[in-house]
Amino acid sequence: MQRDTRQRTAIRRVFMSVERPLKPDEVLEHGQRIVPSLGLATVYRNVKALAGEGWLSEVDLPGGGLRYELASRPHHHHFLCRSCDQVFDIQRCPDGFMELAPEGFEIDGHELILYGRCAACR
Amino acid sequence: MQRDTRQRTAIRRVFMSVERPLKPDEVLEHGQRIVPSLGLATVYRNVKALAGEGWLSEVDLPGGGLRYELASRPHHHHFLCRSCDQVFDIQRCPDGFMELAPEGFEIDGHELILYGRCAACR
DNA sequence: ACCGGTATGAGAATGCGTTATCATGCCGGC
DNA sequence: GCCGGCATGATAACGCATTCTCATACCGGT
Repeated sequence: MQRDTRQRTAIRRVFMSVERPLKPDEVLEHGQRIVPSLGLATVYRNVKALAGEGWLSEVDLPGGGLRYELASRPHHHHFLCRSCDQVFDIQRCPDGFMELAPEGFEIDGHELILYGRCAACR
Repeated sequence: MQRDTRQRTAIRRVFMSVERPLKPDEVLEHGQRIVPSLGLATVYRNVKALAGEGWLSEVDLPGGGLRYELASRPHHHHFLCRSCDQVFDIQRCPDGFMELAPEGFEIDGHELILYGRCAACR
């Protein structure tokens, strides 16, 4: 069964305070401000467990490496800053993707990624 | 200077005959039907060179690993089959992405990926 | 507060895509 | 057809993200 450790609590707190998808090393960095001894293996273990129980969802974007975000967020897409490699949320979603599929293809999901430079990097 | 080897010619032929982005191992597989002795290192070298001289363009999609396609193709997007992991082109592109960006963000590109099952896998 | 057992953390180990090595092959100018 | 030199190919090596190992820490039921 799941224990309520300082580390797991810290990791949850990180995701609740940061409103964008995070890579494990970003989670580590933020989490160590709460629990300095936090280790990378623990981040991987908990992030995976939290995703397994549906509290986090995986975000798979170009560039390699899964990111994670709160599963409770409504449907949205992402902006990837080419400069700092951070990902930000985009609220609106231009719908109507189903009609774009080639003949005979079955669509069950979509991902829209905008590239550029975030406000801080400009 | 670039030499015109059987291998390089075969790799070019592969991309001209297949109308979708290919990963290096897919290029190898198709290329070996033309030049059986073709090696993976040669595929990597040539694909990288062809991209460098603008003949191929890199396609970076979720799931890791760069794919390559003819650079001459007009603007389009991609469909990723969850079953066979192959990528197919989508011709139409619903425009108007610029307005989706958060305040102060600068957009210089976008990628739209549809997920599902291709006609062959259904 | 005690204790059994799960979670943690540091580093080793793994997996996978990509690149480097280097002896050999073959392109292409002569 | 000859030869110099770049390209090739089999394999080792690499980089990186992720997972494993195992001694230790600490959660939580008692």
